[in-house]
Amino acid sequence: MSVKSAYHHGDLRNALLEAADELLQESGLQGFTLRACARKAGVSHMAPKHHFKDVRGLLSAVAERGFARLVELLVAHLEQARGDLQEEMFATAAAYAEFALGNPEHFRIMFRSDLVGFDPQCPPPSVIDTFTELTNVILRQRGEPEITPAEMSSPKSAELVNDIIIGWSHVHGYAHLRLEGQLLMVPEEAHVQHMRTASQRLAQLIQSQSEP
Amino acid sequence: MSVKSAYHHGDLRNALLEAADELLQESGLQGFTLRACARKAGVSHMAPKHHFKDVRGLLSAVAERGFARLVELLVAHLEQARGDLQEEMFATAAAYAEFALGNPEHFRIMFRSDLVGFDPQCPPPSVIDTFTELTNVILRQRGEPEITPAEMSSPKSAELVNDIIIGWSHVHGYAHLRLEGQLLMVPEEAHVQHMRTASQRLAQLIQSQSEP
DNA sequence: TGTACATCAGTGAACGCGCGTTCACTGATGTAC
DNA sequence: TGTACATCAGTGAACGCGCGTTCACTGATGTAC
Repeated sequence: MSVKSAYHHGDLRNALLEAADELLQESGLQGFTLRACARKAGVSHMAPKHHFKDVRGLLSAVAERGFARLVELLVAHLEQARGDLQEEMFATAAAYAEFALGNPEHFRIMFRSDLVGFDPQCPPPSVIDTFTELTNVILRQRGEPEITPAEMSSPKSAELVNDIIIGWSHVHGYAHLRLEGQLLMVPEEAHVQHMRTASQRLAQLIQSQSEP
Repeated sequence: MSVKSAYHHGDLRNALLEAADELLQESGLQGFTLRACARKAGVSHMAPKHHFKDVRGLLSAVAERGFARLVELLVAHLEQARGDLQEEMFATAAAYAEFALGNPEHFRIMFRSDLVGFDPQCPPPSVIDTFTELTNVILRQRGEPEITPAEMSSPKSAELVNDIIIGWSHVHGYAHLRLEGQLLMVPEEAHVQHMRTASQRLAQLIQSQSEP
C-alpha cells in the first residue's frame, strides 16, 4: 500500500490479521489477546486500537478471512467435480472437512455466534459467497438455475430450503464431528471412503426429491 | 452426603459443578475461572483445588454432566416415538437440537476436544451412553438388534458405520448450525416442520439401504 | 512551490484488575491402639 | 470408651503476571492557502 517507514507501519491492519492467524494456529483462543497480536506483529500494544476496537472486532475480521479461504477451497474442489452431481456433493463435504481439519481454530471461531457477531442483516461478502456456493451445489442437484450472491436474500421454496438444510447439516456436522475427534469408530484410513459414500447417498436423496 | 458444618462444606464438588453450570449459562466461557466458581459456591478461592486440578478438570466434569443430560433428553424423546421409525429419527434430531439450543454453552464445551480432553480409550459413561443411544437409533432403522453400552467398542460393519455417520452428522450439524444462528433463511415458525421433514427423509434413506 | 496546521498512526509509562499459585494456618474427620 | 495423631477440607494473606485502559507524547502524512 504505502512506503514502509520506521514509525508508521503502513499496513498494520493486515499485519495484525496475519499475526492473529499465526497466533490462533499456534496456541488457539487460549491467550489470544490484543497485546499478544501486537507483540507478534512487532508493534506497541496500543497500536491495534487504531484498527480494531477490541478482541471481538479482531476476531470478526479473522472469521471473515476464514470464510474467504473456505469458499476458495469449495470452489477449487467443485471445479474438479464439475458435471458429476454425486462427485460434487463429495467435493463439497471434502472441502468443508479439509478446511475444518486444516484450520481447526478458525473453523471453531467462524461458527461461534457469541464471538464474531456479524450483522445478520448484512453479513460480509465472504460469508454470503460461502452460502451462495453451498446453495448452488443444491440447486444443481435439483436441476434448477443457480443464483448469484446478490440473490441470496431472496425467498426460496420450502423444498429447496429443506434440501439446503439436509446438505449443509451433513457437510457441517461431519466436519465438526471429525474436527472434535468424535468419529472414533471410523478407522483412520476409511474416512475418505465413508465421506464419499455418505455424500453420494445424500446426493441421491436430494436428486430423487426433484425427479418425479 | 455428610452433615453440613460451617467449615467443611460436605458436598463442595457438586456445589462447584452447579455453580459452574449457572456461571456458564449466565456469562459463557468468558470469565469462567476457578475463582469465579468458588465465589459462586460461596467458598474461598483455593477450596476448589481439593476437587479439580484446574479449569480444564472442572470443564471436563461439566461436559460429562452435559452428556448425561443430553442422553436423558434423547431417551425421553425416543420413548414418545417408539415404534415409528421416521418419528424416531425426528425425535433424535429434536432432542439433540433442544439440548443445544437450551444449553448453548454446554453444547459448545462438550464438543471442544481442546477443552475437555476425555481419555479416548475410556470415555465417561454418559458419553458412551449417548453414543450407544444414537447407534441404537440407527440399528432400529436397519432392523438390526440393539447393542448395550458395553458393546459400543466392538467392531461394526462398514454399512452400519456409514449410516451412523449420516445420521449423527445430520442431527449434530443441524443442531450446531441452528445454535450458531446460521440457518437464517428458515422462517422461525418453519423450523420444526423442516426438522421433521428432513429427519423423515434421512430415515427413509437409511432404511432403503437395508431393505433389498 | 512553500508554509502552517490538523489529523492520523504508533509509542511507552502508568494504573487497577482478576487471575493462578504459594504458603502457613485452622478446624473437622478418620483411625490406631 | 477414650485418647493421640494423621489426614482431609477449607481459609486468607501475599505474590507475580498479563490483561485492557488512560494518558501525554511523537513522528509522519494530508490539506488549505
